[in-house]
Amino acid sequence: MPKLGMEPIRKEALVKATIVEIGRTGNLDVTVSQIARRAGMSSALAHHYFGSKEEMFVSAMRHILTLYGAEVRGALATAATPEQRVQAVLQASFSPGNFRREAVSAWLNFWIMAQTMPGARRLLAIYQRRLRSNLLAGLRPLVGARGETVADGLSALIDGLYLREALKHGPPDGRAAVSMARAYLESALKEEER
Amino acid sequence: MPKLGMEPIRKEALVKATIVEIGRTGNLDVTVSQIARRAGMSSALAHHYFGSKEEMFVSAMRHILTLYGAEVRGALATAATPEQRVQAVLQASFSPGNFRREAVSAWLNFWIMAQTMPGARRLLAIYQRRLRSNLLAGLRPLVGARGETVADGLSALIDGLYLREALKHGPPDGRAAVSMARAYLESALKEEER
DNA sequence: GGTTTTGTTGATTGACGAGTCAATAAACTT
DNA sequence: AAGTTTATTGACTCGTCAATCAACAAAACC
Repeated sequence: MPKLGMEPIRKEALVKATIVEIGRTGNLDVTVSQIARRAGMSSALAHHYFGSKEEMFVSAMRHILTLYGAEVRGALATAATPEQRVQAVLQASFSPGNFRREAVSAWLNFWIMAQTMPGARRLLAIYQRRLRSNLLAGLRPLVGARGETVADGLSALIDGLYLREALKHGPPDGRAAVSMARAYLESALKEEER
Repeated sequence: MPKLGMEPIRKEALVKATIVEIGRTGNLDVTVSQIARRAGMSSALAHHYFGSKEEMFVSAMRHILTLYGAEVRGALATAATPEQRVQAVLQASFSPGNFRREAVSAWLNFWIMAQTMPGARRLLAIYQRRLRSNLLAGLRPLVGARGETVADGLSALIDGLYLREALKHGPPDGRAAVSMARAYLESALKEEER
């Protein structure tokens, strides 16, 4: 009894299943059959909706980035001052959801994919541009033209802190990462006043 | 005509071949046969010297870390002041060799491995401790007890800057990474004088 | 009512791969 | 010279997997 309009439903299920499976194994050694089984369908159907496994991976990462983007926008919505804008980006970046096993594995493997898969590389560039511009919107009122440099440094620090917290033994501490990044920011701000 | 004492020679060849192959594919989808062929021997021999492919991967990463460690020590040898010690670590971390494709792939996949492979996780912990203590040795004379925090931040910034430069489109710019990290350091130092 | 579109899968293809093993051969030991 | 250790590989086992295809079913279209 084939119901029509299944495509978006199936695709979403596959994307979520892909993320779960990558989180389970920690790497991209995930078979289409595993993904399809977890999504409740045959592997042939998975191949029907996504042309290849690679497309599943890229779509999975796009989904992660969509969630992250929504989180950032949500946090930005309540930000009134430039400082609060930057703070909002930091909090969204180090939210508990981003430290779930699935999210961590997705990010680490995303970097691997970005080396060789054009689709993943494009996605990464988009993420980096958005992060930079979100930071810049808050930073420019605070440090003017130096905002560019500070945004680059803060971007890198965010990635580095994330990596460390994610790979640390024991539960990651997003709050510690936020305050570390804030310390960087405040140093940069004081720098402003000569 | 089996010459004796081949073990270290074969192992070294396999380790180097592993690194090259990981750099070539960008990921861990590398077969033992590919590695063995590049190292000029049969896959059976590779299995003979390393029990499993996983051990080859971990040994390959150990080799990368050994090279990096030597580079750091070499740079530290000529450092006379605390500032120079920190600067030495930065320069070694962002040296051109660390941005070769093989090194980049090795690092990215190392992080993947660290999630699930105990051997890799141990290695990563060793690297992080060494980096921290090398930084701390230079930082403590400069900022005293605050050195711990600065070292943690600088460590994360180093990883983050490395990641960005490595995944950037176009040739990585180690010098830019060094000066970005230096800026962080100098901000932190000025912080000291209230 | 027949045709097209959409959903779905079992079966198959055509490969590849990690790890084992038996066998060969040279060197070293006693 | 007989026995042991080290080096080496071809062949094999047992398993996997991405992608395709033919075929079936139901809804929509005309």
